[in-house]
Amino acid sequence: MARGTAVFGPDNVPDSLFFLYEGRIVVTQTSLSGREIVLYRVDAGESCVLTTACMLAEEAYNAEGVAETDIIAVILPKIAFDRLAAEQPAFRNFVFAAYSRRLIDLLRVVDDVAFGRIDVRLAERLLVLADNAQTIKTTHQDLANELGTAREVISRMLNDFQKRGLVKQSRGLIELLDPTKLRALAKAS
Amino acid sequence: MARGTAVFGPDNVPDSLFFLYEGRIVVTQTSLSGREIVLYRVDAGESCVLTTACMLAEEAYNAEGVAETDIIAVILPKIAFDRLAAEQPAFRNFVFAAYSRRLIDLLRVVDDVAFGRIDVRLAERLLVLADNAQTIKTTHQDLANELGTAREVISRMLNDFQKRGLVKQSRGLIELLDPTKLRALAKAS
DNA sequence: CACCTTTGGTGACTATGTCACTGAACAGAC
DNA sequence: GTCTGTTCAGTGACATAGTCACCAAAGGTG
Repeated sequence: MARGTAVFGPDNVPDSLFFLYEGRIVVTQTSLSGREIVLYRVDAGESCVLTTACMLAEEAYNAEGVAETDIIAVILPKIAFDRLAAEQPAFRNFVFAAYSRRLIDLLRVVDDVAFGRIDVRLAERLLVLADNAQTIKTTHQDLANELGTAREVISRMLNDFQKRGLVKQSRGLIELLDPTKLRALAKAS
Repeated sequence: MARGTAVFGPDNVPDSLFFLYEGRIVVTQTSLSGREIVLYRVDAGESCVLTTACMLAEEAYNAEGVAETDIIAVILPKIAFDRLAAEQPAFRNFVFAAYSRRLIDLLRVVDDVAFGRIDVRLAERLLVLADNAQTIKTTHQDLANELGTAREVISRMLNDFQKRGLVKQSRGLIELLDPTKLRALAKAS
């Protein structure tokens, strides 16, 4: 699938297990008012169990998975899933581990959103997104969607960071001037 | 186990599956600053997979399960768990469904915390806790812990509700005067 | 009754989110 | 090139929520 494809969503409920062979999927949740938050990312070699969860629970949920890069994935029909789960201990462990991992991811999100400060969370994300590079190509809106907040909040926070000499902004681009201080801020989580 | 027992927690990591036969367990997460939020409840007939998740993921997490009533539970050692998962399709489905359910529960918590309003969430909880009765025996602090907010916030909100004729308060007790209006408020989620 | 603990109330302040704008930067049409 | 529409970012005013530092009232216990 090409980058940007909606892999699954409220209107697109699959009855199969999604095993990601190559690329990355980002799973987000959107509020009625349109605000968005990133729940977690699925990397190559992992499985996206939320589709399975939905399949089993048959409850409405408003999470959506979008291909963040071009992806190659194996779709495992429910029947094959059942047979593998029955016959292959390694497969079972893999699926249980996938579930566990997502649960832990969500615990982290709950903790961040319920108890975390925006400046700390923003600093964390900037460092992760930079991935040791010096600049990040992103918009304020995208960062807001990452953290589940509003664009205005990100704008103000980044201006604050800029005044403090932590970053330098241009349109669609953020330059990390002082990763050390950013790390110190992020660590205070 | 007696009511109030810590079933599992950061310092008490079990290597077994917890199957609840009778009673109820409440699973909460606590922030560094001491604020608390209820993640979900495990009812009789359900399994608490978070222990399993922890067991498999071997990551630190700060969730804690506490017996909300006296409970009777079956503890299934990992070996028995593996054998059942291998041999019993019904057991496998049960475990997968348990995981799915918790994932969905957590999606709801994320949505509430990230995008929901406190008055709406409080109204919802009051109605749930009342369970069609007219009075609730609880403290402001307990309600704050349910919703992951601060006691002061609950105090003010309940005063507001009282002024609007929705509830009547006395120490440790809340009387629902107008469940209909409360439902209308809650529905606006 | 005196004393302590639990529970709830409140003002002042900070942090975050919302609304309603504005302008600047870029892209394509002409 | 200039025009024009779109995307991106900045900002003031205000609303909501959380924090801090208290105080006061209710209830339990000796």
